[in-house]
Amino acid sequence: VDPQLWRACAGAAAGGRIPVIGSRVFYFPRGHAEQSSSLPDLSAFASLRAAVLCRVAAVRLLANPDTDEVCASITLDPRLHTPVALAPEKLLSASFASPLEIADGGEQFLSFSKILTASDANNGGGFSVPRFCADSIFPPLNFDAEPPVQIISVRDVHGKPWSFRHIYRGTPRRHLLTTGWSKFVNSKKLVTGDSVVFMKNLSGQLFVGIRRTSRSCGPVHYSSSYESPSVA
Amino acid sequence: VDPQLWRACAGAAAGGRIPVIGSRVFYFPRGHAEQSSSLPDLSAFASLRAAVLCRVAAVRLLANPDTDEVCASITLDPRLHTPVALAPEKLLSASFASPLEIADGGEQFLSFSKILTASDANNGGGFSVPRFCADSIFPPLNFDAEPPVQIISVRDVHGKPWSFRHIYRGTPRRHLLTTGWSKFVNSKKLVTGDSVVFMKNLSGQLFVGIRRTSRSCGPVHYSSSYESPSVA
DNA sequence: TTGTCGGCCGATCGCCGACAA
DNA sequence: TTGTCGGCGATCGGCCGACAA
Repeated sequence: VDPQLWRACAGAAAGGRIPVIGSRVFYFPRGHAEQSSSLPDLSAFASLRAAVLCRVAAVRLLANPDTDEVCASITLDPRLHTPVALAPEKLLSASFASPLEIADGGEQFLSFSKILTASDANNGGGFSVPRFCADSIFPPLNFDAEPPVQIISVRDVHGKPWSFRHIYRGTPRRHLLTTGWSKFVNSKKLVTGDSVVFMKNLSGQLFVGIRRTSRSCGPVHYSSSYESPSVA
Repeated sequence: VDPQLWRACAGAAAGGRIPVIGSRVFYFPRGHAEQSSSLPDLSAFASLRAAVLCRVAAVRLLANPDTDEVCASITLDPRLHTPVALAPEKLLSASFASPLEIADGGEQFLSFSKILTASDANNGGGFSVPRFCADSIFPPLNFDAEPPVQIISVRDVHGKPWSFRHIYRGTPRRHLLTTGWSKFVNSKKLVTGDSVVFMKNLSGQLFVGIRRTSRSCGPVHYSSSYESPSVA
């Protein structure tokens, strides 16, 4: 995934930071077990200390293909004083949920995020593009045309392309995304209160990311008994 | 999940059988590692034999809430000669994909499965009910009415209720499921070639299950690089 | 007996300017 | 500047019998 888009989705303003490879961090087995929904069986490691000083061996930025939820896989090596050669069976792997921020050099880029209003998320409508976003992120419209309109091509965190019809119309005039927008909303299952992030890199390529409101997006659970019957 | 419906979904005619609790089976660590997509790290168990004789400690029938894929979680205890008290950290857990068949006593029930035709899976239409299914599984219609029609209530493997309009019409007459059917097809993401299973237990309660064609339904994968861009 | 098709009708989608906050 | 609304036209979903395999 694109690191910049990943950061924009994770929330650039958030306090947490992704550790740099080679840095030293503490791993808390008990905390990991408590947060993990697929309860790792740590009983065999009962002798473990509460905190284990580890070296960050690898960092992978990931995105869930269904929910676009971003997370980071951070591989920890508990053998602080050994050389760099890593034996996989000695590594512990942990996943942390967003928001987190990657600490890399970072090329310059522009991003703009907006919390979806009812009209934005509503199936009947398009997306009201705030003036700043249209002016600074999207390619300029030809205002000689009537109405000014263009097709915007973007890619999401998986590299999947999306296209939106960007039009400047109405009285008073305003920027709107129409054709293609509802398909995006439905596909991503966006609701009022979720955020959408538009990004432009130095090459002018456009990207789109999403950030969801608190809805849980945990791993798949298997049902072993009858569950709350919702009427079909 | 209902054991009978689970069996019907897994394929009652398949050769495999779910072992009974207490029976003894061989566990093949290498085969497990090969089939598992989330590669278990067995390097710490390098000293294990190729096959380990185990006692079946527990069997759980499960169904994926997203895909309705059925599988069985079989807990194995490698300590054949110890008493029944089980220490969790000594157990190995394995999942097997369908088709499998549960070997329980089994109350009598009737089931009927049909491979979906293009017309069945097509959004535009309903479901052509084969004569045998309508006669032997569904409640009898009132053939004095014109047309004979009723609402069928069923539950899926999760216990979730669905309802279908069952009508006997057309020239020549045939049984069809109309209202409610396409919602079921879309929700379950059924396609031509998938199978649907209708079941009736002795109480007359109806159940519905599905069995998918070869499409992979493995666990969720996280994308770490740009993937095949399909046009939005 | 049942799979597919075209017809047809109603519901929904989605684009629009009008307003007002 | 931008969120929401009512309008409306086009598209699609979905029920139907006809027909043939």
